[in-house]
Amino acid sequence: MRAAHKERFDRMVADLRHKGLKLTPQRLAILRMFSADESHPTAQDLYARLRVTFPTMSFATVYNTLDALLGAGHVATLNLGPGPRGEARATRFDPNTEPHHHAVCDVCGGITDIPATTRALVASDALHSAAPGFEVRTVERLYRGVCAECAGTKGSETRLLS
Amino acid sequence: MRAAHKERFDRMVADLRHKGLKLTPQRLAILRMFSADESHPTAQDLYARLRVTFPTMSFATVYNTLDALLGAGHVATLNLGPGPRGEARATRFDPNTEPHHHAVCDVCGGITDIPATTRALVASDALHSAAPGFEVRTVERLYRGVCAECAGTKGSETRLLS
DNA sequence: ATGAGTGCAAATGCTTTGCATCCTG
DNA sequence: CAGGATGCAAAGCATTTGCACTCAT
Repeated sequence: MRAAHKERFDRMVADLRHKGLKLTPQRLAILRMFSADESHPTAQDLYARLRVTFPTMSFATVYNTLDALLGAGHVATLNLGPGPRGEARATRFDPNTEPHHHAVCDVCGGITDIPATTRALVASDALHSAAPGFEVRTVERLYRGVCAECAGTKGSETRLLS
Repeated sequence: MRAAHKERFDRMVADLRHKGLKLTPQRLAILRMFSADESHPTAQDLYARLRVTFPTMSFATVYNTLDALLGAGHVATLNLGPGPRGEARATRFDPNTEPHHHAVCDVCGGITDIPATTRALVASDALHSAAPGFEVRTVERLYRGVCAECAGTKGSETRLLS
């Protein structure tokens, strides 16, 4: 699975084309950048970075394209509330559509993907007793804590941690 | 555990007083309404409802009070992205501070609390192998699907479901 | 009395929308 | 060459903030 982002890009392009959506230069630039981005960027993040090499890029186009990808199932969205230090409340976009969960570091704010194992199925079983009749479609899990890098940092601002 | 909301209210009042915060009529009204609310309301929801019996209530006061409760550990927040039908992206507040998860209905948007006590739930939260060194502090789980009521509704708008 | 809390309105930040123009298919 | 896509700016929400005033302690 080397260069997963390259495969992603190709898959997105092929599928959008197949669905009759137009492949404008703007969209290709967005797809190229987004498909390779593991940082769970916000729409504004992408816009800012795209603007560097594509000065006429507009919010509308970024949102519009992300929306198209969303409809086509090539993006997952992630909403974390304001963290410990009020970082960001904007929606984050994730090009990884494999079932997975997220681990958010309370110190640096970094987000790590956690592949979903078969254990998730066990979890949905347990739900039956708690909410009888609820038909589970998806399970999202959010781990909050301290990432390996920040846990290792003994000095500096690690003490932000309550 | 009858009238859990009454206990909650008393606990909140006692604790805020203990922490030296002022118990204004506004705050008491907010606490009274919020502590009994199982619907995971947004700040705006609370504001709108409070306004009926307390016409001078302002956003600032509602947010300010929720913030105080948050700092005192009497509230949990919940951020769902825009659902299937773009309902709401606002932060939701939950007076239930027992460890629990949430089940969101894709049809009616209803949110149900799921106690996190079951052993299966706890067991499935391990992630050591996936993110080595990550120090987990909390785990939030979000189930999406269809609630019992909506699953039973054969006619009407149930077909909204993709 | 005194400073935390309140209320209003203006400001901020993210996202959406209206609409004239452009360009892919 | 037709309709989807773009770009700009203005509009929409949720939330925050500034500041004079009020009231719980």
